[in-house]
Amino acid sequence: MNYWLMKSEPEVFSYADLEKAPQQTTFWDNIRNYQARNFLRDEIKVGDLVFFYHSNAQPSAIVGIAKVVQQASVDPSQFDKKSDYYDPKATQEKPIWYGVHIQAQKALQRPVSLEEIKKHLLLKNMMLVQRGRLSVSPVSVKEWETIVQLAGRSR
DNA sequence: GCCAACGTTGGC
DNA sequence: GCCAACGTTGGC
Repeated sequence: MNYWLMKSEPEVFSYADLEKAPQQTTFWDNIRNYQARNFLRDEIKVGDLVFFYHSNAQPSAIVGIAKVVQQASVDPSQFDKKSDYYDPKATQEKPIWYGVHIQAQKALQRPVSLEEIKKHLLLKNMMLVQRGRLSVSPVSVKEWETIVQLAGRSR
């Protein structure tokens, strides 16, 4: 079982939106970055846990926990000429882009902000910080536990 | 295969 | 809204 962090702009799709979705589940799609795609397609398994991170937010922060409930499937928006995420290089025989299904588990007792993560000795080397623009990144066990503990404490 | 130009992400 | 960082594209 592995831990991950996934980013979403709350204006587009927030953790609250995930909680309100049918079965509290959504297809995590429209990822168009090869490194993120490789994680989604090859490494993320059912049962893995995910920090749900709000980017472009005030403040940007980890706000909740989700669980992977179905592993990689082909992202249909790559074939849809009307979609913003249409990719002319993708074919039904050779799809390029994938997504996974995630289900809301619980909101953190309080958000853990990027600012706090950058300041924390055990968190400042997170891939989230090092590779700022990657929308899916792995989280170590230590990082996971540290963030869960932080969220359980008032600051 | 190099690398300049261009596009996107996302913090601020 | 700006712009730095960095991934992608395409000419050569």
